[in-house]
Amino acid sequence: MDVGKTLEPPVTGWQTFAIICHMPPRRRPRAVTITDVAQAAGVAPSTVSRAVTRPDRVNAVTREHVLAVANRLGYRPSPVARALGSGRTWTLALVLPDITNPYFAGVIRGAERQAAATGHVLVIGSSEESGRAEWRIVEKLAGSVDGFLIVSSRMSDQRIVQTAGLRPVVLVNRQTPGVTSVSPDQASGTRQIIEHLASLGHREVLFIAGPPESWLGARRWAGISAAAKKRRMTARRVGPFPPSIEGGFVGGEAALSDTATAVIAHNDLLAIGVLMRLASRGVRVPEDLSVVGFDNIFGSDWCDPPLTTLGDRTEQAGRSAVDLLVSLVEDHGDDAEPPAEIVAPTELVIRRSTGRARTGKLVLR
Amino acid sequence: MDVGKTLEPPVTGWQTFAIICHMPPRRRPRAVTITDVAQAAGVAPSTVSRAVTRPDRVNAVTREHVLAVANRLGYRPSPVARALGSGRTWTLALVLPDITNPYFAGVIRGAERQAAATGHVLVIGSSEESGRAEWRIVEKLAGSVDGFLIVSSRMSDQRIVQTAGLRPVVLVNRQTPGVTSVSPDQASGTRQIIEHLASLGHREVLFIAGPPESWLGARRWAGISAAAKKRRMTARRVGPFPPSIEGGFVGGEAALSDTATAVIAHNDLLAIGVLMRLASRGVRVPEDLSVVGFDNIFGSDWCDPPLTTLGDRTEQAGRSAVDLLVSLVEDHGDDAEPPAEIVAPTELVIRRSTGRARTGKLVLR
DNA sequence: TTGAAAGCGGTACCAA
DNA sequence: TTGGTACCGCTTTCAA
Repeated sequence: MDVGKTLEPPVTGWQTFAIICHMPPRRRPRAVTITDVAQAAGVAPSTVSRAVTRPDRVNAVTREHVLAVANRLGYRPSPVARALGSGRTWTLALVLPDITNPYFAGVIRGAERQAAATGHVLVIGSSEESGRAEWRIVEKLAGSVDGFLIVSSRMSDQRIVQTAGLRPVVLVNRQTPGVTSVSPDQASGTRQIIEHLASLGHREVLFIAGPPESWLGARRWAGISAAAKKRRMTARRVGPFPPSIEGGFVGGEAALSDTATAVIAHNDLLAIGVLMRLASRGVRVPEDLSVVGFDNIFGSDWCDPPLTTLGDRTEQAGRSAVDLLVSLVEDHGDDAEPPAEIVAPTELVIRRSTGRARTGKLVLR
Repeated sequence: MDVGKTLEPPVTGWQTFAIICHMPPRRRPRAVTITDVAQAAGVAPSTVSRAVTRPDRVNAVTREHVLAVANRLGYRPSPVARALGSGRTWTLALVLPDITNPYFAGVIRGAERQAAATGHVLVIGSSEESGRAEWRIVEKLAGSVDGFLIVSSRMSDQRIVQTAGLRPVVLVNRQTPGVTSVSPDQASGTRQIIEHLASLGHREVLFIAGPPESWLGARRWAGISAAAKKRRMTARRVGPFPPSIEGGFVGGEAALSDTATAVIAHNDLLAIGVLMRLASRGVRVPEDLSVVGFDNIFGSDWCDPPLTTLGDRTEQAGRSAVDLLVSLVEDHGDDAEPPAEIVAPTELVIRRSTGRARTGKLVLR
């Protein structure tokens, strides 16, 4: 859809001429540098540098003067040159599997805000659910950021450790030995889910699994089967399915051919897909089948019916992760202390997709 | 994180001693530079540089040799140094009002992909719906990016022009004289909406307005009132409301006290909020009131009822915008040709939130 | 407190 | 095709 093309004038003799004459590629007008300011203010460049970055290490009057001149000239420090000199880019990378997945919106916002608050800029890389792509992003960005925030990583522990060798890393929704992390408490969360279902008379649940690379997914299934066992309930698993609405269509089909009275989906996207498929098959939720999701995403409160789901504080997680990362970055030197592994609270949000277990078999209408 | 660390022996008396002696703050282990490679390969640094960035301008055998050595030493070019020397950062900034608004997910994904495809990295800045914050982001990023992609800008035309003076700019969902842009065809879109409603017998519509700073919002209202006039329908406007679900709660209330048989909300978020409020007030959609949104966001197909909405190709827009921006960046020099102003097609997605106009008055149950 | 100058890691021009 | 080298704009010793 290059509109430009259609608007472009045909190549004229003049243009051609200019090209032949190798018109000097008039670049961006040279920016005002520290040297210009120094000259205009009658001081050394280093003084200007100090006046700008360490105001306290400069005489008050010279500082005011220099700053005034800098201002008058419209001086703006070059982040690039600064980074080259100091080794700090003031940029943090946020890497995640899918930027369009609404679950990540909270993490992104939290991270963005905290990054801004600490004077950093956030770069976002979306790996499209692929571990290789994730590593490629890491390699590409390593040279231009101060650290990595890796959310729901699809990479192997080994790659993660390798990444941590390149730059400071904080993991979100994932734990890897030796690496700082923030992850939601899935043990407690899955227990809450099972308790809730048990209290509604369910004895048999079906877990609709997400991507096998998902560390969180593994924790979820582990938690569910453990909690179910303790409650003497049966828990089965089907999948894996892509963690998307479409994945839920297929997962919903699987649920129909199972005897479970409740399904727990790997995340809300899947759960909503299940909901849609069930609706189209005439299965009533929760009368015929209860559905539970994870994440409490945007929209899980206005789907039909609103979804019972396990929420965590994503925005908070993003914020904390940035804080941890910044302190790691600042820390370059001795880190005698072992890396933090923060476990964040989760909370079951009960809405209308769960109800009393049906008594008979599932009848398709 | 200095990888060295984990491999390092525990702190011994020696280390302590060293620390007391003001051990130079052992920074990140110095990276392998072009000079190291040059030395090891027995060539000049400039040759290494060429071998890496312009393989064709170097003798094949030297090239292979240099590259092999570089590889062996684990050389990775420093993007920062590169940027300082060349003036190209290979980074593009995407600035938008609210990163958590699902509407932008498509634009972001499209832009991200195309940026990656053209070898660029994308930096995202969220302005929280504030024009001042937007400008702050621009100022902050100007020095470290090659260009700006500004989506649904809340800034004044003047600020936008000012931004364009700093760096190449492509606008999305906004037009400003002299600046390249990509925006959805609201004239045709609003006509489609009005035609659709007219065909269902509606004679009176209510527009629930979004932020007054929204250029698109202004176009929408202009289009609606023009199209309505042509059809001899009445169109009223209420608002402004924040373009969010919560805004829709309030907007829904406003709709209840109006005689219109159809409401058109500034965007889907607002529309869904309206839907929720109407449901809680016992108003049936579309039997009592029809509701139309804009954007066809993720979730507009599974809300209750699924929303009739005007969609545009956001992912496509993001991609094209990046293409335009890259060509602007590449272009630095003669810009004789006027900036492109792309108008992208829109399409009405008809779902279940619109139906025949009710005949009597609106009765609250 | 200030100035001088050596980097930071490449790029790019010019000469060989 | 290669080497030498002057930058790019700022940070950071080290002296004064």
